[in-house]
Amino acid sequence: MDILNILKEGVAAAVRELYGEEIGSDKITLTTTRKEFEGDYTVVTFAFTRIAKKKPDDIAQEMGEYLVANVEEISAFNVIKGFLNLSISETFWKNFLADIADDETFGRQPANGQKVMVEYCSPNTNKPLHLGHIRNILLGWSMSKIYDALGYEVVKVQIVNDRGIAICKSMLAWQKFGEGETPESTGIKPDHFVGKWYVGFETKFKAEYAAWQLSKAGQELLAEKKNEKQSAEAFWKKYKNTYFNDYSILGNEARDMLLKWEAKDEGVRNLWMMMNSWVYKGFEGTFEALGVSFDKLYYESDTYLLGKDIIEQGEKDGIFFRKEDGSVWIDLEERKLDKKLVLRSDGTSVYMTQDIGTAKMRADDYAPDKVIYVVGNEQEYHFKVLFEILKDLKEPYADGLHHLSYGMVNLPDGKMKSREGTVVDADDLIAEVVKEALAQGLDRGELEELSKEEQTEIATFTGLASLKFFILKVKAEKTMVFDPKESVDMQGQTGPYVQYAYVRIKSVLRKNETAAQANMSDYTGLSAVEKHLVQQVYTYPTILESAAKNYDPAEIAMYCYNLAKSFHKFFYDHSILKAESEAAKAFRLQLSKAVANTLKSGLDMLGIDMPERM
RNA sequence: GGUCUCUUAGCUCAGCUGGAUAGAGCAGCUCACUUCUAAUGAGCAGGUCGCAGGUUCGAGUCCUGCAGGGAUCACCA
Repeated sequence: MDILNILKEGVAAAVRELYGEEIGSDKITLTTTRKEFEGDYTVVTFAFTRIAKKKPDDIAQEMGEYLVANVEEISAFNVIKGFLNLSISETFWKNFLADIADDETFGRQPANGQKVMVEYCSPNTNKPLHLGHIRNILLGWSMSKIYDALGYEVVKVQIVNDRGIAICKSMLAWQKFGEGETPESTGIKPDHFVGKWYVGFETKFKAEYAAWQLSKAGQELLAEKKNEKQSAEAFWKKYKNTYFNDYSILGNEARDMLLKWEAKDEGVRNLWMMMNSWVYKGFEGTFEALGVSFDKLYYESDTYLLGKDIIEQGEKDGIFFRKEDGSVWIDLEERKLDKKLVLRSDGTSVYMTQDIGTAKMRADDYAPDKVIYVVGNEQEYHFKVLFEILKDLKEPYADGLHHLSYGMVNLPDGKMKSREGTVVDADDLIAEVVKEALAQGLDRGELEELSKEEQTEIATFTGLASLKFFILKVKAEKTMVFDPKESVDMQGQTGPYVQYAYVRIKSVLRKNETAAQANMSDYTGLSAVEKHLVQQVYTYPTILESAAKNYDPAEIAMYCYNLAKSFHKFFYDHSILKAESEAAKAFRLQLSKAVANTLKSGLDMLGIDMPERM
């Protein structure tokens, strides 16, 4: 049984025996003991003063005596200012260590028959992935790993936004100005190639718009529509969309292309398929570099018309209402979510319609018990509404839906803006961290005897570790600041710091020549660092569960960092191979193995690989 | 304006169901490599936890109000 439960039961029994009252375990406050005090776990006794009608110190004293006498795992106690600090017996820790030291699956749970679907990444196909996608991808991948470790069957999906005006812009610009060049002919990574033409469209459009502003029609419109407080510049900025829709020649051509696409015009469809295939090829490269994959891709071009039948049925059931103009709405004002459109007056779908349809489609395809949507927090309102609608529709899967909402990634000097060219490109960033890792690795001299390939492999491990850890250590919901300089750091609270602990252990194990282990149970008098280290390893399964429950990989990242930190301290303070006794050596070797397994597993939950040396 | 969210050291972040003197890393200043990998360890310095009330034996944590930042409130996706 779990030590925390043993302790809680012991405390409950103590209260029953000493004060004659039954208490629930929720009334017991149990924490790990602060490191400046003696002990492993601490019971806060203030809560019992009413029951016992005694002072906290006296309660703690009585309770400590009772617990040492009656609970086998508790070896000693001390009382400080009403806090009862309990020491767990060395035997308990050593037994635990003996059980798990060689178990590489420690922390994982057997299959539980439940299925969870994780939707993440979900890019647009008109330009390459950027830093924001990286945060999304890392979170999604990590959640998949965590749920997999807890025994769930995991289905990783993404919805590819492969249609719409944006991709038409890239298509049009390439068609008009591309002169037949291709990713192959230019040597540009294919998704970047398509992105280049998207930017190309915007540039041409901007020029057209600027010229139009100076034209007679433009000046007349300005004089007519601009209000007095507004500057001309501000007016034109705001007017851009209207111009695009009502006046722009390029805009008209792009919209025309979209209409042709919807009418399944063969020429447009072929062009569309070609450009999208380029983008997918490019994305594939980025996914591979990040070490992530998907089980199933849903394409918006297949799903964008879904959901209408559900809306119609819902209207009959009185969940939605129709306005005079024919548009269909849901009223969520009582739930503080306002009224929301679900079908346009011309009978076509909106985003919400499509998401309702897609949710049902995926439920039909996979019947997941749980669905995690990894999507930025700017869509919180959308998902709240979506989930409410699905509940109202009494969809059986509606209760298992969760929006893993994450905050924006900002740069030290502000937001990323594509217009200002401050968007951090995913591929550039990955290349940069690996390059930096290689430079730092070579600088240390540890890799000199290795081949070029091995050096690159290690630099890939450490560089990506640095980047991934930097992003995942921040709680998902928080807006974070991404400093490119810090993201390649390899000292302190970083991925490589954790990897380094593992590498040190591996190095020791390589040098250990004695195959047969002395009996570590003969080792007594564990140091505080040693005990703390076992205790931390012991917590790992709990951390995994908590991270899953809270949808928060950062808990695992911080855990790994703290475990590595304790190990580094232990490593500095104690000699493993030249320990005082064979028993001590055996214990420390087992402890090191347990730490190595746990760190490897923990980083694996974050999608970070472990090098054997670095 | 409505709704949601955030505000902790110079910077980036932890702080679980309320518990002991609020913790890490980076940056700054010291110190420790003839030792199992110094991508490490030890130390110094750095805080009125945005502000004001309230609940409690006890509040960074819960409640209310205020200030400041962000998001969202499209017949866009």
